Amino acid sequence: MKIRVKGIENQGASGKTNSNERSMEVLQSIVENYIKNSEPVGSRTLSKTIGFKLSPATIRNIMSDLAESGYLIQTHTSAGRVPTDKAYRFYVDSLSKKPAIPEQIKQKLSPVSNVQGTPVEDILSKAVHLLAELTKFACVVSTPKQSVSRLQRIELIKISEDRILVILVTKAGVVRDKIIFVKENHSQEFLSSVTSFLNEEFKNHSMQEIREGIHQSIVSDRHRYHDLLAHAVRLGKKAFELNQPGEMFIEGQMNLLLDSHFHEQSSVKSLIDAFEQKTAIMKILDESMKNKGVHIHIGIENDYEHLHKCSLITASYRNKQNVLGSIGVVGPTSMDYKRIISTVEYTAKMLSKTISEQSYD
Amino acid sequence: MKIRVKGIENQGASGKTNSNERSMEVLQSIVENYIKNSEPVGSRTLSKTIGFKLSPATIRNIMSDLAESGYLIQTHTSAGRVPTDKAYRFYVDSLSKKPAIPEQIKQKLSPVSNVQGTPVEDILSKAVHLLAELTKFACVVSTPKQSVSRLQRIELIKISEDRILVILVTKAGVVRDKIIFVKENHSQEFLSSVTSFLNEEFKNHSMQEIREGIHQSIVSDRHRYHDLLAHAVRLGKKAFELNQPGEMFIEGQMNLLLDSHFHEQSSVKSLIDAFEQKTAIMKILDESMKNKGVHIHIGIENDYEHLHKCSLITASYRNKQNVLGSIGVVGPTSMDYKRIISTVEYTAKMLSKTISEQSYD
DNA sequence: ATTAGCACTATTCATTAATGAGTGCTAATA
DNA sequence: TATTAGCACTCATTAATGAATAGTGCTAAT
Repeated sequence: MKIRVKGIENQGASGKTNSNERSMEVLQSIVENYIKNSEPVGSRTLSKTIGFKLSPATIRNIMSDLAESGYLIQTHTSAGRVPTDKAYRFYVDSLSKKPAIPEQIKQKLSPVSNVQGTPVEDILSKAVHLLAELTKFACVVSTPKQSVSRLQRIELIKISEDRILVILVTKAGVVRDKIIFVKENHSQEFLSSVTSFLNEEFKNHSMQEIREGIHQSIVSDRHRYHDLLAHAVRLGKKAFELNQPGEMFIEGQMNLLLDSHFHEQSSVKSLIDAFEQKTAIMKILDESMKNKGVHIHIGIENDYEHLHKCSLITASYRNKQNVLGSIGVVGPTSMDYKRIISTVEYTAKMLSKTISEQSYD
Repeated sequence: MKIRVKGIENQGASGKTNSNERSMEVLQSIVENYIKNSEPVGSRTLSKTIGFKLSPATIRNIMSDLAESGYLIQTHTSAGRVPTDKAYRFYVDSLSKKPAIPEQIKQKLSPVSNVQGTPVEDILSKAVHLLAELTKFACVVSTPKQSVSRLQRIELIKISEDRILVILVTKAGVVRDKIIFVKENHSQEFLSSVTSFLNEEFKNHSMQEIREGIHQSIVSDRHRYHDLLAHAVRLGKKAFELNQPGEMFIEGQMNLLLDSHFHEQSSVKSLIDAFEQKTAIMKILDESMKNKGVHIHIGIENDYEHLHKCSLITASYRNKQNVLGSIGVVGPTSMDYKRIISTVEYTAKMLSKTISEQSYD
């Protein structure tokens, strides 16, 4: 039995970095070919499209090795080879960092919004819509996490005997409202004093901090004997208890249907489930907020089983102060990573810019 | 050439109402059969499933007549017959009005929301989600039309030097916010007076009325020389100028894919377009608000071409005072009308009930 | 007016055979 | 020793064929 250099994996082990490099280039070619044509790629076709001169036979040998190392699979004996998720991962990792953004995309994205005072929700919805249009896949965006967003202003408005409307405006320009029910029939004057107190005390603090702060206030003696403050703190606690689970806008789900890769019944059903219980995708978006740059989740890498046949490309968006949320694309593992990655990156950038301009600091 | 009684269409012309009635029953049977099995129905099969005794041959004659009158078509010579939109229209119109709501559906819908203070948007979103789950089709709901909704309270909050946050609370419990930009740096006290003025003047009036009222105020002399009021009116005009185009929640688009009728590529593409530019569906929902009860739009009856292969079943929802919006189902023309109609009707009813309970009057 | 009978038509399904893209192995070659 | 040409083999795809099937329309009998 012959022993062949395995390329890629055992770099240096054999010292034949030349052959190794070639394997890598072949793999890249295969991936690109498959992304482009969505069809198993064979040795003959590849020997034509590949940059340097190699006979089909040689390529067959290389492909055989790559298959053994888990980068390629065959759907059946006499078919060409298809990249595995491992191959996509390799491909993505070896991508030269910055492909230029096509001018056409730049133009489309430039006016995410130039109207002053556009609600953040509208900006997000517009951005995710544009992204779906550009990528032709399903796109998602998470609304700003309210725990990190900092308070610009709070307002308490008496609506009826037992209902108070709480308005929270964050620095990012997000307005949240909530109606709370109270037993006491507070006067509007009283509510105004409470409002002033809460604004003075908590402006510029993050919701997280505020919630902790209020908790401490309740515990501490400082306010215990001051009636107004005691009330204020108690009302404030209720007001800041906005436990919204974090929303998400989805756009272009239907695009996935047109994609040849999802025409097989089975994976469509999976996707429906995935979008039905949004939690999995939401989790990935949240995760994406923790680090800078574009995040890439390829097929099997996703924790959630229904997403095993998808790749997600996400990037966070922010205002001047904080990371607010993230935006991303859900598509087949064989998506055109180069294009999608740069599009997502650029969209996130423009989104950040637009939101920053509308923020209060 | 024989001349046969055409049934249905030329009632009385031949005096043979007996044969006519039978034609109708046959047509009903065909429609029901097709709805159930999604397959062209032939004379033999029908003669078995039909209530009374008729030979296949007789049925063939009747079917032939029905086909000639445009109620049935054949996909090819030796195939059974398929109902046309005209047949569905006939079927729907002749439906006995009230099929009982299955207990199971009642149970699922009973808790659209029983939490006090749930935002209207959440209630709508929950309702449309439930409807999609029950019908297994795509469902839509329009948010309350703000022109007809009446003011519960308006609030102006100074956010920064040149920005004022406007909060509108309607009787239906909908909270709308908007940031307006102003040249003058108004003090918060000033804004408070304006707020009081606007609330006193306009509480309980519909947005429509308010906009007209404000317009008149500006024209009239009454306020011209009173500085505060002049300002108030001008600010109010801006504040009430919320020209939101009316939103719409969509749920369960993906359900349509699982439906056998939409598996033919062509109609899927149409639907994608239909949901992409929501205007057509929105228009139908708006239309549906004008009259009571369930509205049914079958296939070709829809103005919008992309909806020619769909039927829409819609019903309006309301609070105690006003019709607010409508909710509906988008599905194939061969949907189970009996079931869907009653489900939509019941959902709209429960939605109305829930929203009424949360309204301010 | 209804029905049985029959000729006719078109789809669907399974079988078969031809085609072709692709592989793996071996031996020749640079 | 790495590369390549050549060849046997595999398996999916395609087209062609024919039988089975579900249906119709017409005519004649009831």
